[in-house]
Amino acid sequence: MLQRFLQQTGFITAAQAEDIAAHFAARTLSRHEFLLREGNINDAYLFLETGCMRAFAYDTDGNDVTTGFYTGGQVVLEVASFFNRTPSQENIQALTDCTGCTITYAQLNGLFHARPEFREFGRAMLVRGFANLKGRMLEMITTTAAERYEALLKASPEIVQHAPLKTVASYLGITDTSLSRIRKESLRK
Amino acid sequence: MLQRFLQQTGFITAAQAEDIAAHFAARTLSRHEFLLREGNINDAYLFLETGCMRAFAYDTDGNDVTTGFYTGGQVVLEVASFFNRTPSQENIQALTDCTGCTITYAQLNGLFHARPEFREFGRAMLVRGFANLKGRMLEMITTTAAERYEALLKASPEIVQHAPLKTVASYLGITDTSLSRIRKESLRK
DNA sequence: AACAACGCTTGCCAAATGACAGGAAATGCG
DNA sequence: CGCATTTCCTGTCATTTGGCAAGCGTTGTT
Repeated sequence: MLQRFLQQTGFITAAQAEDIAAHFAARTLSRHEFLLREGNINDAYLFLETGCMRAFAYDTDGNDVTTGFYTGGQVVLEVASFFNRTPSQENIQALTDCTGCTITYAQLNGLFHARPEFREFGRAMLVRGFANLKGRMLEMITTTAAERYEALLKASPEIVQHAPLKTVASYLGITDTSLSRIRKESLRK
Repeated sequence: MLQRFLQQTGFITAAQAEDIAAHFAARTLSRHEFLLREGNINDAYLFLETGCMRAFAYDTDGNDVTTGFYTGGQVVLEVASFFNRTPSQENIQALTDCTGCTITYAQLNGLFHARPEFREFGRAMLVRGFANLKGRMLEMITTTAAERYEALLKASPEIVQHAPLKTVASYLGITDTSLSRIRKESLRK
């Protein structure tokens, strides 16, 4: 699964993918387990195979705010902490039992150095993440909370299924009360 | 100014910066002039020296939505279009007369290839942009419109000064009516 | 089994925001 | 200069959302 993922951008051949994938180590997480805790440096680049996870931060009042959800086939990491080697302001936690494989910063950087095609891949992933975030921002500005909920439900039903309502609500930028009402309304149809 | 910018991450020495800067070409834009139009491929990596600019997209109802503001000392480009060589969904336009210097995708890529330290710099810029966008998203979720306005006013007063109120409002995720009222309230203090 | 913690819903009311429309001031252009 | 356009403010009213609190079922723990 990781090898197919590496090949998707077209920068990496099947043989190269196999070679690169060999540097990853299998990793499992139990439900509620943290991959990264606030204040630590994110040293694990995780390719998630099964299960789902979330990233969250605390606002100034101490409420936790979900900043991202992840499902199988995605890369899970806090970009700034990982690449700048700085303490993370975010936490990353498993919403369900998870499986995947990881590689450390040092190993990844070694591969980037040795293999230009993998470096290209890494850049493409960064650019993709950037574009996704921009899309989410535009969605946040231009659509209603109900529309955002419907979109999330359509794009990642497993998230809505496994994450507590409160968690989903903070991701959508609303309170759990509002999401509960939105859900009720969408049932009426 | 560009040279100082290149040195700020610590990856690039003064001599290297001078060398790299020599590949950029001076560029000016008149007020209202477009650097990039929707549907075109963003081929110009612009380092903005003076003036301010904005990026915007259209929502499904045809309203324009400001997705970003830029001021002197910042790099201006649409990341996904530039790096993926795909048509942009965004427009980038000068809010005031601007000066800066540009480099094309081909040239930039050539430099990335030839100079590992500049490649590192490029990655650091991407990571920084990513982190900024994440911060803005968190701000959008956790703060009120009035607080976001105050923050923008503090961080980039020249933007608020030069951009029409409607443009600033869409950036903040509210209507021009609301921003007008927020402004009125903040004057009362 | 008993209890606490969590997760979700709901009612009530207040605050924030949007939609729409009108009008004044500033700006741009022929 | 004079006209059209843009920009901004404001009033009214509807809608959305939040804050708060109560209730209740589920889950987890001892």
